[in-house]
Amino acid sequence: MKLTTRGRYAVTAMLDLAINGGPQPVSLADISGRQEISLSYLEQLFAKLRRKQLVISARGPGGGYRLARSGTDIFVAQIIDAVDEAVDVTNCQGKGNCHHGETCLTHDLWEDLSGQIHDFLSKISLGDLMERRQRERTASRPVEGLLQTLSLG
Amino acid sequence: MKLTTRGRYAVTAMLDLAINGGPQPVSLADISGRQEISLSYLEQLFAKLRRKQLVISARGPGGGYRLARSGTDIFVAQIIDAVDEAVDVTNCQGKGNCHHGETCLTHDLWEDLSGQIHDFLSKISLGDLMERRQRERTASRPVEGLLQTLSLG
DNA sequence: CTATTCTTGACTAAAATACTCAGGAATAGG
DNA sequence: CCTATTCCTGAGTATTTTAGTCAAGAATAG
Repeated sequence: MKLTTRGRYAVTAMLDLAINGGPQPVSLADISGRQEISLSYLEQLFAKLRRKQLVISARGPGGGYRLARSGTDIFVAQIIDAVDEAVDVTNCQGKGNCHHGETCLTHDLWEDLSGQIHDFLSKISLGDLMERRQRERTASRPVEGLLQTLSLG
Repeated sequence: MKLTTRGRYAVTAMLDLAINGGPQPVSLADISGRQEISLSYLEQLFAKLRRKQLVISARGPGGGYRLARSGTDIFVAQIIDAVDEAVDVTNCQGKGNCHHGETCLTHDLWEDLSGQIHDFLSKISLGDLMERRQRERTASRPVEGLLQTLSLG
């Protein structure tokens, strides 16, 4: 699991889709305008999101993309995984032929660590993010107690 | 909070220091040999770790680095923060002058998200990692139930 | 005094990122 | 059928980041 700006772009675009889309598709041009992400870059991201079955495309006028399923069933980790292909975290490709043994250990360690982060992000859905946004808007308290309902327990 | 290979290098090196060091310092050359990280790259990383008061240096023969405090008081998040300076996650530098309002919202969102990850990594110390490693060794069960004592609750 | 080790800064090669460009395919609406 | 719209694909590119080199210097143990 990597955590880069590309993943942020993808989550942002997907959230835009969840908010501004419904049964009818949203064009990438619209998302590009609202979120200020270049159209061509979005095209690349959505090609990956489509291959991973997170969105469904519709060509032609009035076409665009819509979520492949309910926002409550699409999780942040899935989005990031779709656009940021996993890093190979081991030097020895799991063959265990590291020089001193010590090396492989730290690799395992890091793998576990990023696994934990992955689990964490696997629990946050687009639906959660929308819900939170809604609460924030109605309460109009910008930065307070955010994501509290998402905290682990 | 970013999650890159550089952070992994730093955590690995610090764990090596925690394991192989004690009162007496460990030279970067030693760490370089064990962990197969280039000496010059380690020098760059440790310059940052030292500035952030995570390690203490000693020059001259027999010199090297040692942890600035107990491993139970040094947390993974601190190490990563030290070497991976934070990304500026907002386009508008918090001025709130984004075009449509929507934009800033997703930025806040991402900030919160990475904040949650940060909190998570703030709970894992070098001591925890060493302890886990110890358990793993004595039990000699490579990949099972790792980090369970570190899981959130 | 000397070998060792940290310390610093400038530099560089390679990779990843963010983005552009050009063309093509599907399709809704006329 | 025609056309504008939109997805779709692949190739290419500028910028940034990463990982690493190189060289000179400062401190210090023995």
